[in-house]
Amino acid sequence: MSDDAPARDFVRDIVEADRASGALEVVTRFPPEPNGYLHIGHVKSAALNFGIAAEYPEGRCYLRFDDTNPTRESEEYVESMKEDLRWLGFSWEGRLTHASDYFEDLFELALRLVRKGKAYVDDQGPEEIRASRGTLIEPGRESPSRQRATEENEDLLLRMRAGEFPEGSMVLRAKIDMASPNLNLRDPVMYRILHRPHQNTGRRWCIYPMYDWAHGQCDYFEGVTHSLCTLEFEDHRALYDWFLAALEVEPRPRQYEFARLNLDYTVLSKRTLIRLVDAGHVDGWDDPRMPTLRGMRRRGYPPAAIREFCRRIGVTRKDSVVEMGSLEHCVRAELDAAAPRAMCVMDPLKLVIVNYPEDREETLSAPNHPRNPEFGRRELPFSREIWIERADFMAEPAPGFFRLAPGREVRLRFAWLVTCIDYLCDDAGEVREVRCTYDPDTRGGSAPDGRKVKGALHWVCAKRSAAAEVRLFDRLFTVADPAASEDLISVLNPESRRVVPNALVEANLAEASPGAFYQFERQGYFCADAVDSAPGLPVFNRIVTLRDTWARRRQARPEPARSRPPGA
RNA sequence: UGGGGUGUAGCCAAGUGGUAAGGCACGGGACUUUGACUCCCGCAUUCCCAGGUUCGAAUCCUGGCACCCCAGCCA
Repeated sequence: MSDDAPARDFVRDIVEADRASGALEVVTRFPPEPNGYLHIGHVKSAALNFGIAAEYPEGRCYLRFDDTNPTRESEEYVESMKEDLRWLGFSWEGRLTHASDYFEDLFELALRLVRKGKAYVDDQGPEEIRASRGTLIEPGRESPSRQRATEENEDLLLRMRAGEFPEGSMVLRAKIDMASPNLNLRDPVMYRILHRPHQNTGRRWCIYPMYDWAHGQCDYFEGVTHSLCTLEFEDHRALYDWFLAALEVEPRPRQYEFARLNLDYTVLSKRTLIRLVDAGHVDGWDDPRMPTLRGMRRRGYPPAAIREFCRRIGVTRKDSVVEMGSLEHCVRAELDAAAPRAMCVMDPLKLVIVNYPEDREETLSAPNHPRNPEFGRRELPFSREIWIERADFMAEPAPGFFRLAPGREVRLRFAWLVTCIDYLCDDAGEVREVRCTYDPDTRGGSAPDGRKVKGALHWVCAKRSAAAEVRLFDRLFTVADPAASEDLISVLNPESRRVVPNALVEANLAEASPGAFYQFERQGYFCADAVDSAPGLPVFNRIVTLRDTWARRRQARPEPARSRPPGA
């Protein structure tokens, strides 16, 4: 699929314009904070940053871990992020950095600001600083420390670094404007004291730079030309520029903001995702229902589909919520081309072919892909008794139902045409068995007389099939905007995972290797779970359903014989 | 109520003074050994609203309205 049309958006237009006016380099960076797992929202940013760099021969994109807060970050997250990004197909070659790689340079720059009288050590406590910051509509008050002599500021800063002071006792602040309507400019904190080990620098530091102080300067160190971030940093741009100007460094990187990704029926805030994991509402960060890369990978989403999705949604400055259906479309498109076909019966109903000899067994041949012969063919065992999907038979067919029913002829895919002559029920009235005759002239599934049958059923041989567990995933929440809900938990979809413990698959699928994916005909795309699937005992995750106009039609009607959860 | 942003179809999104691209979704049809895929057709007389400028406005001007972000020693 990966479409021909190159992405175009306002950021790329800016880059183009800069090139047109003589800029030689295009340097970007993807700067995640290693304090959690990457989710699809991050991919939008990664795709933008890595994508733009890849569009120019001399373009570069750094993978830079924004690790300025040792209280929240860990090596584990660094590793998981690298792995997830590699899986997605992004590469950074030698350009893997950390904000912490620049701590020493950053400190030099801070000293420079202090000497210029543009930064000072404030010994007010956190509460005092907060109280004197003012509000949205009232200016702040200047700290008494603001008048401190340059030499004393320098001395204090050195001693902060040396570890002479306890956490919270003082900070380094930029001297800007306590009355600015932009709160970010009211003497923002540059360094705080944290006697904590850092995932990258160990115990070398006990003062750590704040994001605003570190980020722009790191961009400068790396020669970043276009520093792309999300909309909530818009107000920070003035500060970003102020630091660079105060430092008088050149050339200066420029910050541009774009809207972050939102997806309906899920949440993309790290805080909320953590809550779901910690409270056990999902099995972990790699739960197939999670919008994390690990979740999507385990679910079976192809990385190319995720990239294509990011290309399609575009990049703008408008807050937006993209429909899950858009992502699913990309997943289906990718899988339709890439997935070999197979048959799986989830809710088995026995079908007996009365005119087929009891002791006969034979093998039928089926293509593994309807359009692509390169997928080869496979053999399907067949015998007098087979399993079909319970939903494919109706004793009293509803209007529009063209599958099996008394007197109806349908095709058993790649096998024969069969006609229902009878069915048996148990005491509860539940259909237990369907009896058919088959037409021996229709081997392979087509009639020599050219007669058409509308229905085609998937099936497995009763004698030779394999058991499998199938997990049917659906959207995590029942409402489009769960984050807006007063009680997130109450709005979780209780049917976001339904387990079918005793599904039946073609015998050859018993050994499906973890991660292998298939289209189960007429049902959806599935992949052998990488964790729970074992040889001889496969577990299949439903990646996404097939489009199903029949189900949609039934759902639209008031007579919901088998009701499905929203979005099923 | 200070500052910064954003309003084009159900959801994304082009468009930058010359008469509303495209995708998803949806509806209809064709094809079909998957009710899939593919293909065709349809889907905004109107661009948040109201005035104004202009031969001509989604685009320019004025005034409103709605929504988002900002008061961490988080990023």
